[in-house]
Amino acid sequence: MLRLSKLADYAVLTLVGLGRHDEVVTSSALAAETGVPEPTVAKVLKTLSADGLLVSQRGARGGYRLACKLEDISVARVIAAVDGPISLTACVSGGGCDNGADCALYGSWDVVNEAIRDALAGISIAKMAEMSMPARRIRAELCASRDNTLHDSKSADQVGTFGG
Amino acid sequence: MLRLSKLADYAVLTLVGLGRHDEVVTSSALAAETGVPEPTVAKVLKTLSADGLLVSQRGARGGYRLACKLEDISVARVIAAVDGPISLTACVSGGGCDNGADCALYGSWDVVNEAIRDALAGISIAKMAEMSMPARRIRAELCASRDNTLHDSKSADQVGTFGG
DNA sequence: CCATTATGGACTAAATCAGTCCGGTTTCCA
DNA sequence: TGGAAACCGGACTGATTTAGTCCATAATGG
Repeated sequence: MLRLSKLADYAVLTLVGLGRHDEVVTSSALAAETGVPEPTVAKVLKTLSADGLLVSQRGARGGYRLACKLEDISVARVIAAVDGPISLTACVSGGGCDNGADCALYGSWDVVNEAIRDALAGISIAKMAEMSMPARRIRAELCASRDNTLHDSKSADQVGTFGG
Repeated sequence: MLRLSKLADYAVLTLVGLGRHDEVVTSSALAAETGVPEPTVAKVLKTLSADGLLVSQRGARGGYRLACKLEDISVARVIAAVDGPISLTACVSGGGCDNGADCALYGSWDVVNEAIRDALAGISIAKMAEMSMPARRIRAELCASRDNTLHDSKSADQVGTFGG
């Protein structure tokens, strides 16, 4: 639970992908790079663009590019863009509470929501990318050093190099 | 998104309800108190009990009571109990990533997950209850007399009345 | 013009969740 | 000792949400 939508996952992936280019990139190119199906990438790109995270260029030779640096984009921002406001439950002060008049927790989730928003606002996409690549490398080296303790071919596939 | 399940909401509600009793309370009594349908409350109670948050007493005159004080129960704990591990996406280091070998974010969500877990671990159910009741009171009084300064002391602890 | 590319919306299938129900077991009490 | 009260565990169903796709349209460059 507290499960993130896949779209948000794709969004981060896409943003990182875009971060590797200086010029505009088409959605199909991005799809090829990330391995995510084209229509899905297109959808994510549209959403991100609508939110202002990307700048789009229509027409031939068009595409997308980042509106700002990855360091300046927080996870909170991305999640909010693709999945709407970060709010843990329907029972918040602003809206109506399904539990009705008996609800003893009116507004109490606000504290929680704020805490989460703070946590997410403090992590940039750049940071995420930074935390992931070395992790993969380290893991790959661990596997190498332990030599043949690796039996799972799928795992072997997973640590395969990806372009960078 | 990042939407909490209703079960978790009910769980907190139920825990706070239980916190008002010293002796064991039956699920039907709790249902009556909270206004949540009986089967649903029963389900939540069962889950919470299985997780060790509650102590159950079977048989006639049985019921549930808190296993520990509300101050010692974090939201993280409750959410994990009813909704499983707090993990933002399937793309975590431990499990398999759906994005496959192309995933450039292997393990990067772990940072995010940890941040969220930290945030949630720092908020107790007692705190939530505390933050909610005064809010309701203040709101009620604001409606009554808007220009009143009301630095009302926190009498949240002894708020026994609970109807709206 | 025409090929290319984003845009916006609608749509279907799949997954998940909320809520309910039932048969079983344990315990109390008369 | 028997019956009622209450928890236990799991299965089931309908509703909601999400994932993923597709199409018609508008804009741009050559």
